[in-house]
Amino acid sequence: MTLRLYDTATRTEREFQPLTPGKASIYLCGPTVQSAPHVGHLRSAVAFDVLQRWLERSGYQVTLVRNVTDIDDKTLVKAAEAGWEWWAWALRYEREFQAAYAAVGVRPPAAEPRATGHIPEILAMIERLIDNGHAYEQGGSVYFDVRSFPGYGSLTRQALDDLSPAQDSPIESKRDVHDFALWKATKADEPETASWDSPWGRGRPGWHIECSAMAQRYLGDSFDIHGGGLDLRFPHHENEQAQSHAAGYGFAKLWMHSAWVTQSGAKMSKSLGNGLLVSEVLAQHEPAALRLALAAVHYRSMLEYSTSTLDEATAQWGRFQGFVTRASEKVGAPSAAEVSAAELPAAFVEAMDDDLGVPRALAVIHETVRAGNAALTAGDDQAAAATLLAARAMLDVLGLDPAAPEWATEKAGASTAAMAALDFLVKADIEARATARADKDWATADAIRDRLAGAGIVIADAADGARWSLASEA
RNA sequence: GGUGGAGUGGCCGAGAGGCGAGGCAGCGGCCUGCAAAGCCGUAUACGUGGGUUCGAAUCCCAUCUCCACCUCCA
Repeated sequence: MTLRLYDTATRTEREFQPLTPGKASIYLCGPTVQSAPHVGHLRSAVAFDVLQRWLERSGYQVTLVRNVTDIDDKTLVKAAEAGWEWWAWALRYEREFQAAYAAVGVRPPAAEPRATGHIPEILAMIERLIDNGHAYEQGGSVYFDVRSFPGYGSLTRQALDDLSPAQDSPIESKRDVHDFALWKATKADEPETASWDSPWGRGRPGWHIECSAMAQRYLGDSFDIHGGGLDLRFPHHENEQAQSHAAGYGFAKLWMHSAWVTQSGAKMSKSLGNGLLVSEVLAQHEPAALRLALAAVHYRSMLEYSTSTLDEATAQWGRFQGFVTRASEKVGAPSAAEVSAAELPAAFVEAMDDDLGVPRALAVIHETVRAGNAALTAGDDQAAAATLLAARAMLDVLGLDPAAPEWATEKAGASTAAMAALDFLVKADIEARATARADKDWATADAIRDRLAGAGIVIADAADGARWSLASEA
């Protein structure tokens, strides 16, 4: 069985056949860094992080490029309102996005190009489009001529005459209302730093051209997969494709779009202002639980986010963590190399190969964990070791191996030294309680447990002695 | 108006013609001094109305409701 992915362009599942055997090139539309990241942004990032991990696990060498749109109308407006330089404003949020991605275990891309860092490439592509007869200059701005390109609308099956007019620039200056800006002439009220020299005078790039130019620069004329949120399909991706095709490039072979996060059925969105900020969520929940919640629903399905979403994910995460911890203590922890080399259960592979069927893959993990717990109870160390290895290998594909370094030290951000000191103190209480229990002095034993619980320390008795842990929730 | 998507048990969510994914919550049990964790068991589920079929949540027709894109949006 080989990997099949749903291609938005053809609306079919297609077998993944890379342009270069053994390699996979992916361009992912990253954030417009004009405000703080919300949960929805992370969903897209996690979905494509899982794609990358699965491709790598399947033997591909993956090059993933995720851009940063660091200049656009809103960035300029918001920065001006706040009295900031637009470039400082953009960088501030770029850092927030990076921190948010890292917090939920999204690995950094191979390249993270900024629009403003690729003005030469953008100008070159615009000139190429003008030379090809697919773009024209008008008053210092350059527009893409949609009527000149028969393939326009093919990605999203739009007929030009049925569309509402594009409104990214004054209609009267364009040949067709659907023409969109490749280059925007600078305006009087815009800062000098927000414009660059061009053959058509000072100006700045339009929204769509940066992706075409940067994809071409880093991934070449053609690449395997272009990804992004579902809402980017039109006009952004349609326009990107039109530009690149009109410029004579093969561009993306396959399009993948992740669905959004909804609340009470409605889309979470920057403009609606109903976005749950990542910073707010992570103040109350473990990052791994957030990642699990975001990954648990198939990437093309809406993810209904409610107050119980993170509670459920936390419970599941606790289950995974608990099993890995107990099993590792009993039979020893496999090395990272062993985990990444371990054979994956066939049902898991089948699910992942079927357009990244994470929900079904998670079901396999749960079944494995249940079998592992049963093996631990039965004292079957061999079975416990096998299930531990399989569970960690599968969780690793999802970026959720509890023993992986990114999740290891997250407990309340405590340092190893502080944890060791705490362990020393708690052990004394555990010993006192063990003595009380041996004397059947339940009142004293319970008092000790209650006192620790009040400090957020959970005691769990087991046949071979009590163990303690911090309560996972704030 | 154009394009696309969705309605599954208390909740979240897979599946896509025939053995009721999985999780969370609940209930019963085992274990435990009590708990926690774990394990076992536990559900007249597939928007509505027709139809096709030996058999439909899955196919066809009709219908209702919701959502999204066509402005910025992951």
